[in-house]
Amino acid sequence: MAKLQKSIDKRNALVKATIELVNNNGFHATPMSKIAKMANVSPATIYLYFENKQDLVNQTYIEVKAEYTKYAFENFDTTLSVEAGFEHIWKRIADFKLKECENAMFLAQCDNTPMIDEESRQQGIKHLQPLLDLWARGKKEGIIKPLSDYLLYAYSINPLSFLMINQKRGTFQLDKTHLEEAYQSAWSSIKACK
Amino acid sequence: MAKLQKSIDKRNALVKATIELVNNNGFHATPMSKIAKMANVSPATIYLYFENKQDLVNQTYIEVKAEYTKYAFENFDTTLSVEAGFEHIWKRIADFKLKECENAMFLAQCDNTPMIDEESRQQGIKHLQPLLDLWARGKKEGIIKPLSDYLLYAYSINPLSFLMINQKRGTFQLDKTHLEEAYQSAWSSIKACK
DNA sequence: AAAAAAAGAATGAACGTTCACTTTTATTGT
DNA sequence: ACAATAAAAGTGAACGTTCATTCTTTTTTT
Repeated sequence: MAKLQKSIDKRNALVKATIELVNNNGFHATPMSKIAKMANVSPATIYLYFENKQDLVNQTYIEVKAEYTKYAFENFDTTLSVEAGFEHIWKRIADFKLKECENAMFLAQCDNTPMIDEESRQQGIKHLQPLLDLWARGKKEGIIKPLSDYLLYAYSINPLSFLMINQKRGTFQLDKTHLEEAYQSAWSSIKACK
Repeated sequence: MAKLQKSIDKRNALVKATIELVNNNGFHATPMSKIAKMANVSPATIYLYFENKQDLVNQTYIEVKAEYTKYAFENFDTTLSVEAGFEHIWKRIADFKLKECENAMFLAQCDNTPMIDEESRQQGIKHLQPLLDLWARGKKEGIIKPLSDYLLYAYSINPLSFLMINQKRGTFQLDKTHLEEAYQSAWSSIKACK
């Protein structure tokens, strides 16, 4: 029997509150007291689950990133063609960013600031391997431009973050049509020219 | 004669210190005292130039953004073809992000977090008009995909931010070759297909 | 000499964290 | 089965620190 006495619910509530508050106010403007209040918990209780504030956001980051990549690669079939495989992953990622908007926003903020320890950031990248493998195959088959993975990511995946941020700000509405257009742009930018 | 007694040098030093410290530690971890120290100024002096900390970063953001767009559109010739005009602007922007790395990093951080007042953010966007005009012309001529400006920006300009951040982190080296490749990807993603 | 600019020390508020204590849950002895 | 007891989880108030900002004094400029 698992010796997990501390309520997983409380932990989850703390992580959830952290995401929401950091999204809306940024790390520097979300005091532990507010996180505790939103999670219906005493400030002191946070320290039963996390070492300190930094540890709280680090762990939150790693967890959300894991969810993200798990979602991205679910049902991914390595026997698919490179193009079909990429479309599948891309659309899963887009899906995640739309459905789990709060989580995705949190990741975007973490990835663009010195909020997170470098170590935790490294940890978060690890699970992206299936996509890198697909790209390697695509390059070998001459279907994908022979670019560094950073370039491929910058042009095919990362733009979604920009769109999502503007979606959240209300300056842009990412509907079905836009999504298909975005996918076409993403694919255009990385597919090899004939 | 201008009634500008307060030293412009001090103000500049404060802005510069703000950029450097916020880049390396984030807004929440850069106290006014450190900004003052780096600018060789008393903490109290900051308040002769800026209302408060928020005003300091807001003004810094607006100034840097203005520099950025000024640089981007310098020598821009509206009689150029859409493709040539876009290449010119794109390369000026890339140039800025490489040469004025600190400034560009600061903008990226501001644009991806709730660090800056919404009002100041709006202020910053205003000067991007020449690029939007060029795109409008490109769409009319059938040279550029008929996408929303947000999509065009997401796929052609914004990827540079991602690359720059990774450059700063040391995980990626953006040299001459990469730059040309990046430009090709940018153009591929927004040019209309024949 | 007056006024502006700058400095450093001072202040009060806010924050992360800890402490002393209570409540809840699990274990033991009968 | 059930008190009695021990251990774990949880709490609210308090602590020490840090920070943004202001106050008082000194320096510089006109």
